[in-house]
Amino acid sequence: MSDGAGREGPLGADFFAQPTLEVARALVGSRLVCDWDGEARMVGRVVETEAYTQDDPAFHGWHLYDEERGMLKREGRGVELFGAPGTAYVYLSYGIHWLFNVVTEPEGVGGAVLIRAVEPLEGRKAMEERRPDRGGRSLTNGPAKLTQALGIDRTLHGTPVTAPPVYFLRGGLAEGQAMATSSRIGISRAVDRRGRFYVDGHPYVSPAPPSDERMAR
DNA sequence: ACGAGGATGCTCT
DNA sequence: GAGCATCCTCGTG
Repeated sequence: MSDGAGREGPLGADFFAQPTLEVARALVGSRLVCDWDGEARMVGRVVETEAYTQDDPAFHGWHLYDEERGMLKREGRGVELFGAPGTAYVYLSYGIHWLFNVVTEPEGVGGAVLIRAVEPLEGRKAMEERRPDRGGRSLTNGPAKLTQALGIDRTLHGTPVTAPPVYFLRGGLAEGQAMATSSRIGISRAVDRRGRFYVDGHPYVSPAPPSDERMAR
């Protein structure tokens, strides 16, 4: 993909402008860096993502999108999902939990990737301070757990995640690791759509419901 | 181990 | 008032 011939740097807007499913797949194995001012740098390996596209009833911007005309039909919650690729879309779930998405597709096309789980690589102590008494894998093995551990909340919403304080570094699967896909978790619409990507068998992947169908690849 | 239920804030799909 | 892209605690085995 396109990040400039193997150069080590944050994934840029051109990366996130790609089709949502490709971004969701390519983000698995990447490193999420949170470098808040004056705090220890935290890095997590992304081990699970989910893709949401504009033609998807489970997508937060679905009701804003006119499929016949291929364009926005009104304003409302989620318009940011049709905005600049590489922008954070953070929202409160169940009134309690912050969930972190990155806007995908070119400007004008709706899409987002939900970051569902990371494996702590650096700054574990700083994460544990935000989640006391939540050691082991439960530190970051869920979409709201990782936002709490990394300190992601509404203040990140609408800001670019292609440069500090929050950005992604390219990465891939380690030796012996395999990518898997499944239907998505925790939604009630379009439940059969296959948009979840994760590292098969990884301990920091979120606990899957019993009916989870997987399709390794 | 697994299931049920509560917490809590925002949008209306 | 219902419905959420969730997590935690407390029951039961």
